[in-house]
Amino acid sequence: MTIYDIAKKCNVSIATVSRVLNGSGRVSAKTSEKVLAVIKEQDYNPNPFARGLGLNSMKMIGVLCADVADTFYAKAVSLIENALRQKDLDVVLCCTGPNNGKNAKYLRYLTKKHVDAIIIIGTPLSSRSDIAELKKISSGIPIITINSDYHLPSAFSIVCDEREGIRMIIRKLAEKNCRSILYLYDTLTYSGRKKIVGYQAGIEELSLDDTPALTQKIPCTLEAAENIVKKLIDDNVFFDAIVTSEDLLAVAAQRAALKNGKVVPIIGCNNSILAECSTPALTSLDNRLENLCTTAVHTVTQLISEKSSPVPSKTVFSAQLAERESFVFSDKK
Amino acid sequence: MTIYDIAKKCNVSIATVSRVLNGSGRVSAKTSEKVLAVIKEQDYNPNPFARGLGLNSMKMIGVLCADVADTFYAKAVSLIENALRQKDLDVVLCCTGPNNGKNAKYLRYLTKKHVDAIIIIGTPLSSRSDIAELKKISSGIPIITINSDYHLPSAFSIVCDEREGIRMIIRKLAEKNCRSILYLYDTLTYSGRKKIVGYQAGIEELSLDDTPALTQKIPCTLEAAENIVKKLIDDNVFFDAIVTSEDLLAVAAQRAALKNGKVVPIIGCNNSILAECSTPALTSLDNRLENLCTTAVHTVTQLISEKSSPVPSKTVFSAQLAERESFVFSDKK
DNA sequence: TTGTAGGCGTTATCAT
DNA sequence: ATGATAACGCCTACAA
Repeated sequence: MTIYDIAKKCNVSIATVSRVLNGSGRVSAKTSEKVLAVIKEQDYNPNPFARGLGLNSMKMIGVLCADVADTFYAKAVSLIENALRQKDLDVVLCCTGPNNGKNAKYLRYLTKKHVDAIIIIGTPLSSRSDIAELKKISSGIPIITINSDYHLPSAFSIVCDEREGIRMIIRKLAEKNCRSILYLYDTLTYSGRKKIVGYQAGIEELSLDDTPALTQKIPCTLEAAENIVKKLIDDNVFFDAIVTSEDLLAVAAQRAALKNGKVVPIIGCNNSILAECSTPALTSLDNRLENLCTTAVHTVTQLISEKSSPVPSKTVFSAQLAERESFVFSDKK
Repeated sequence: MTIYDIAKKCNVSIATVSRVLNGSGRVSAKTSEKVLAVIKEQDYNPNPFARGLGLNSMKMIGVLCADVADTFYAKAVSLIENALRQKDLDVVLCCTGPNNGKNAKYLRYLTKKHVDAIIIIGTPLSSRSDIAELKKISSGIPIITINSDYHLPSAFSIVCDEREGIRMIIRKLAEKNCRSILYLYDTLTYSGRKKIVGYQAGIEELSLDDTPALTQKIPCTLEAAENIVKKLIDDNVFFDAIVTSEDLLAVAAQRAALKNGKVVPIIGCNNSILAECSTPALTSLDNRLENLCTTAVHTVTQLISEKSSPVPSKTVFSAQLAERESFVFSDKK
């Protein structure tokens, strides 16, 4: 079933069918009606490849992230997919796996499919060569990054100010008389760096305990977080609050702390379902994923539409604290 | 940069370039070498739309599910995407949101993009009209379903036998002298029905307590599960174990039970990260998602390759129990 | 308002 | 081994 078949059945030319299909050009109500009827009757769909060939677009957006199985990326992809679909845009999903500095090929998978734009969530790219590839690509199609910043003149960056978010948390903890705040983190991605800088800034400005042992880099697993907290307690390293770069770490830290009879405020990051599922429920830094994603999609639609109003090359949202039980515990002794 | 440009630079015809590009037909080593060199030098990529038009395929697979933000679907999509990419297939992701009986349109979004096959995870479709649409589509392109069964002659179904899984759990609990097993579930999807049937079968075969109050249908939220458990305890409804259709419900049930001083074995379903994050860690029924997904992808690749060996229309895996702390509690009094 | 014809970039079938 | 050329199905000037 092609446009020719429809045209024949309607006794019109393919141009007319194409016009009613795209609402372009004037077509008499009568013919339009008839064509529409036949199209529906025949359940005709224009061939997307042919259309893509002519228009040089199939209205598909590449979405790149490390792994959708991760709750944070999953939420982001979900939000983005929904928003894009409302704009009649499809999502081609591409997961790189761990960032090993050799992820440029995933970028190429997307460009080979001629997507109209690429949204990158987090930091799946980092090596010099990966970023060189990204830069090259960004001259051809719009690149929108969420919570990372590759400093490309041609890319659009949308971030949450997690640095100030963590700093605010440190302040609030200090108000509750916490002075030895343990910080657990896993990676130094863009987001990861911002957070630790926020932590350090908070510690410094309030002259809190800056013992090196209070800053611990560990793998992002329950086991690692449990072990380190237990170890610190065993080693008599004093701390009166815990902040983590990921909810997952906070879950495990809380578990280990409680198991060892240590009741301190614990605060995670990302405000994910994990924070809610932990008992007591975890207070968590909300990085405004909804806002980041809707802004990203809005940016995409602006960039790929001809009559686009200018869009900012960088957008920043403030982080918010989602308070739950684990912070109520700050009435500790 | 088109195939014409490459041909010109090489002083050959586009046919020759096409041949070296696809490894079809004989080309002298010399020309092949030169063409390859120019292709690399020019960073040339064949236009996927043009190729799609000719081949009637762009090697894209549609993946349909209710919501990737859900940990179960997220894991599934992640596994599928990885496996498909290894086969040089791309994923077009499509999330329907809650199953309201009007999700056929999402199926159409995918077919409009001319995907080579559709993998459906769970039960995003259910109404008569949705399934009619699915049936129609299934005559045109391969449909592979994971953990659901639409009984379409032309579709391929891959499921986990959760019925027997739950039944086994009931048996194990009975061995530990549990006789009043509370079952919390949310929806009666294909998977949901199988599970409750397994529960009922177990209760019946062992003549356990079948009080209606021990089977509770609730929304899939932490709050709902907490409330119902608290209410049952307040109402003096006796139970000595809890089984839930989802890990999320088990998390909340465990929280409510412990809060009310009730220590009973609790077992969830899906063996998700939530089960691990709960404290104590939850024993959970593992529905073999890895196997389901790899089988789905294998089925897809078989179906879309011309020289395909026959594939079974239905594949069944057995469920497994992932034992954790919440089952250790079965040494209760 | 409608029709004609050229172009989009491949692949594949013929010749040569 | 290589080249010319016809599809593939659509969009869109340009003509009528």
